[in-house]
Amino acid sequence: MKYEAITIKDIAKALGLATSTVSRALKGSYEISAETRKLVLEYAEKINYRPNPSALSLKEKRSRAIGVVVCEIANTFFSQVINGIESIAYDRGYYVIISQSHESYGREVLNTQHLASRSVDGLLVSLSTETIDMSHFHSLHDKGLPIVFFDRVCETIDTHKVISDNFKGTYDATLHLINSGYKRIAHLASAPNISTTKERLAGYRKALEENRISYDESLVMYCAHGGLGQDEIESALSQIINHQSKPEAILAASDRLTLGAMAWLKDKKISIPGKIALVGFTNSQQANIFSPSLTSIRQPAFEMGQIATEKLIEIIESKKPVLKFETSVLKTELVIRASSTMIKPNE
Amino acid sequence: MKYEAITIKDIAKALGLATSTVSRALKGSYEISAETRKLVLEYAEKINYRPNPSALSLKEKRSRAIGVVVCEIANTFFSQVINGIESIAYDRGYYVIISQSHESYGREVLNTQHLASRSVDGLLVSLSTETIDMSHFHSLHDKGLPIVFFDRVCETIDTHKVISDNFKGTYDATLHLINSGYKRIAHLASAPNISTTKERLAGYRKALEENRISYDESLVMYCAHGGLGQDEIESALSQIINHQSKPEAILAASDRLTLGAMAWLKDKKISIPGKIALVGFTNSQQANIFSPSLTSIRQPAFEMGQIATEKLIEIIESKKPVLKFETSVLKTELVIRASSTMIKPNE
DNA sequence: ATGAAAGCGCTAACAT
DNA sequence: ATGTTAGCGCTTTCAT
Repeated sequence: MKYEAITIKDIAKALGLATSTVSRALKGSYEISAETRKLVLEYAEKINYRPNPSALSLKEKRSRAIGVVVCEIANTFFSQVINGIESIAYDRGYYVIISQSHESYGREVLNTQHLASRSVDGLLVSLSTETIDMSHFHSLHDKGLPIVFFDRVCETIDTHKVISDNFKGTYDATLHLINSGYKRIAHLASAPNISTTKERLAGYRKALEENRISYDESLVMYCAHGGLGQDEIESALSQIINHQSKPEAILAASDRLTLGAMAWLKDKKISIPGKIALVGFTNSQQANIFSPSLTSIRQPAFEMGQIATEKLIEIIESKKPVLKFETSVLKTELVIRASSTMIKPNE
Repeated sequence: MKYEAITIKDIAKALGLATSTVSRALKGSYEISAETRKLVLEYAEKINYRPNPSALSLKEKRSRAIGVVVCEIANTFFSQVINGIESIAYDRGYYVIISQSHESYGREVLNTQHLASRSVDGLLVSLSTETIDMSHFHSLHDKGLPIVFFDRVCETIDTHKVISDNFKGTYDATLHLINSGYKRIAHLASAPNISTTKERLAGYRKALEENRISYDESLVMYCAHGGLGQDEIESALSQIINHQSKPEAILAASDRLTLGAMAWLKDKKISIPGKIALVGFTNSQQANIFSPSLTSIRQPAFEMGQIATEKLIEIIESKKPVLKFETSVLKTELVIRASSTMIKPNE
């Protein structure tokens, strides 16, 4: 079934004009008489004419589309970022094409190639946990495709980046745990290679050391796929629970890890915070209806999406090559709830 | 900053061939000598040639892109549907362009027009709560643009549709409440005009009547925007709580309503199920870590996305006009947990 | 087996 | 003020 649409030619024929006249009238060119313009505009409106975006982007060498490369959208944090992206893109007249890597390097490369084959004016990227080789982004960036990284950023490409203050996020959370009386704190981390993991680990470590608690590497458990499979989280957690030093608290490094950890602990009937306290990154609006309510580190996800998109469009629409890039660091927020307080909550 | 890419012309020039020869070689045409083909293929691979999708879709009058129109992606149900859509689309070589209406009719119309201006081969749609006039879909459908509806479907357009067995979903849940000893059951419903609301209301009503509980219209509270704003949910809930008949249980009609209701009840310290029981639609994986764990009606969201996409591609790729359409009805699943059992759970 | 040329819808010189 | 033409990248007749 083919869907035939109205072209500028149809209007020209119907009105006895040249296509160029119609084109000019449609864009409100000065050199067109008021009556012709009115005629064209009204007729176009009447038959509901829409320009063909493929023809447009073929001609103008731009598509007014932005590609988004993320690991997953079924994740509170990322879906909020995407809402932020959309809000700006929409206002500026750009489409948003979302692709998910599902934490697979191969899929990320494929998606990126797909998007980059000129169907997209720029890319908004948060790396997959599997990604170590960044050459697919390097080559595109070198060719001049605008790219802005957010959240899990690529350290070796000089471009705009937007991240949370991951260091301060875990620093604050760890400090809070220490001040609440927890000394042996395990860290449930994502893949060791991604930027957020490193920054969050550093904040955790700093808070420990500042409080004369020695950093114990064996208390840091990595999830190579960011906990995409629950099995990864389970294995990390059971190691924490059975650790010789009997950890008193867990600091989880991402939305998925935090919720996964909570689910597993509940399932195993390990009381929180009675047996072990839990604090973690999450943007879930349900953190306060969990049992127990969950102490969480919130990221300004929506704002992150907005800023990243503004920066990207800035590069796309810049007449001259952009050479000065910056990394925006957004504040995280620690919301203290029952999962990290010594006193057993009343429900 | 402009991003210049490799074209078929570059290959032709480099190899001293005509563009048509290169084009044919690239598609593995029979009339091209094996050596020329090999030459072209290898060179294309070497310089990482990708065809320009705009040129392709201008020529072939198709874009290999599918548009998705939903109210929101930051919603477990819809993000799971989108994952299902993506999984099929990707395999079949289609892009997916997602647009969100945020429950606004105007935004839905705009998004639809945007997508439909031939940048898309077909549309996958779940209506916004505000949508009553469906003419934007009617006109596109009449012009031959393939559309498949899912979840919140348009009753007046004859095309493929994919829905959950909403009637049975609420019927089962209501029956469960009745069998658990709850008689006065309120219904927190979405906008009265959307298909799911009607089907879910009917299931609820049927279960009541079959058990000789008279249907009381004043126990049904509608949220005109599906609870997009928490205020809508709050006002509906406070009416339920203060209802003269003292309702014993609430049946919530969607993911957003269910989680919103739970959050509000917890906030107001209204004990669940002590003071009032709660059962609702949700695909949240956290339903069992809520306090109390939440009895929920789960929809096969991923599968819904898959089926809708298969059906859409079937229409898109069909040589002759598709005239026979069907509505796929998928089974829901009732997961009984603590929020609807008389016995107060032990945590 | 390969090349030349037309055309998809649109815009922008370049006429007139 | 309006028309004519070329060209964006690609496929596909129609020559050769």
